[in-house]
Amino acid sequence: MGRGKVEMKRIENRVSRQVTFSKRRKGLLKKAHELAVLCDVDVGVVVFSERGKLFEYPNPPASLTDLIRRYEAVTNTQLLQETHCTDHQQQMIAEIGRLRREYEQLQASLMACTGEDLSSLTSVDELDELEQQLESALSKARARKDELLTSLDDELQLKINGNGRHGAAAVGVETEEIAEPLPPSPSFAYLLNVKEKSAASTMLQLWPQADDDDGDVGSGGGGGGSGPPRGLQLW
Amino acid sequence: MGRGKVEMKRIENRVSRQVTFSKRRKGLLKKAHELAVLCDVDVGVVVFSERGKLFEYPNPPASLTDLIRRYEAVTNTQLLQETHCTDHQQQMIAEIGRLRREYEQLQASLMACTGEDLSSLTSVDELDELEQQLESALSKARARKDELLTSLDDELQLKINGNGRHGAAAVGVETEEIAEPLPPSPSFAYLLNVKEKSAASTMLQLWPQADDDDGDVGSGGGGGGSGPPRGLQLW
DNA sequence: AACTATTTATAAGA
DNA sequence: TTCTTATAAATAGTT
Repeated sequence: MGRGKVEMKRIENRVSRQVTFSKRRKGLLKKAHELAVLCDVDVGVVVFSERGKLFEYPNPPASLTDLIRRYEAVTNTQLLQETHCTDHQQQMIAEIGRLRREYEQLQASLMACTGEDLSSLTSVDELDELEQQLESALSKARARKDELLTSLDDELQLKINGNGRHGAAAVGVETEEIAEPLPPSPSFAYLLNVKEKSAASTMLQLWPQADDDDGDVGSGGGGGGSGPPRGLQLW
Repeated sequence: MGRGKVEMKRIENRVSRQVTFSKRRKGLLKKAHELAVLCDVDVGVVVFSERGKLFEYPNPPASLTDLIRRYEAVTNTQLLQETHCTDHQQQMIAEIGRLRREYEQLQASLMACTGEDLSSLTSVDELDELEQQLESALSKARARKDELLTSLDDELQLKINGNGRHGAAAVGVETEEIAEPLPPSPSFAYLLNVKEKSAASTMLQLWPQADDDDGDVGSGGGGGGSGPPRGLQLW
């Protein structure tokens, strides 16, 4: 990035090298900071100049030390080399190992649950189990969403149409916890510009499924009369 | 550098954050390498992802350890042999604490993903996000299941009916990873006594959803005729 | 994962 | 060093 391409090899001119070092070091530390902030992760950078001067991120380096310890813990660089560990230390090492194993196991579950990595499931039965679990979770999530939406609907209906549907259903739902995944009655959620993909597993969806969110759809959609029936629900 | 300026704060959208992390991490490590080569200096970078995965420069990390020692020497953070043991203990205590925190966080994610505890989700949008995630996971799980089932089907069909469907679909699926959640073709899974609830999110389900599993459904039509519909609604 | 419109970083010059 | 400017690179949003 500059007036010309630069070859990826040591800059021979001492002055240029020094200037480039100064500029790029600054750039690197800035990038490190941006990565840490934007992505909410831990980043550590150390740079030793030719003359041995130290530059680092984070600065002040309070947590760089911690980061290094963490690095060492992760890579077992030291830790296990100690031959004169106390019992207590042995215990802690065991505890760390145990926690790591459990963490990884949990992570695998989550990966499966998320569908990110199904490689651990090889039999149809396992996949069936996962599928049922996901369906159950989906029902629960939808039930809870419907809980929220129903109350919003009721408020809205009071404003739009005083003699419309009764609020009975809403009250019924509200009194329960997430109890049964009852097929929720169609809601007016779309009037609120809320994404509503579907409400029950037995619902037939007649419009294409949107893949992403965000963005005010704003206009037209808010009009109460605009929406023709969009689905058929059998329950 | 991109289609728009970016605010220097944590990216809230999980997917964007992940993508940005991947891109910028790569960029940072590249910059570190360039600085090291062009200016002939020592550079070390460590990055811990949100899930605790370590990325580092240099890679392989042979000399990163040396660099850290050098850092410690300069800052005299450690290095006193007498306190070594204590430091290690502190290190381990810190690591155990960190692992416990991360474990709990992961556990919370899993609870939400499983629907066991939705109390942490209070807004419709959060629930929508979860719903989408679950739907996606379900599609993937079903796609994979179908992959397995299709091959079983083909074997079976060869035995039952030599001139039946061609194996084309099976071959097509097998060549891909879990690619797209294509609506799988109807399978003969029930002949194998395998539960088959549904196959794609766009499929209309005509029988009631069982809430628990286990037990061979086995017999007759695979439950096709069991529960009567409980309502019909157009909206 | 690939594609671009833009924003950033920076090489060279003053 | 610092500022300026032309240009190379990185990358945000999109597909």
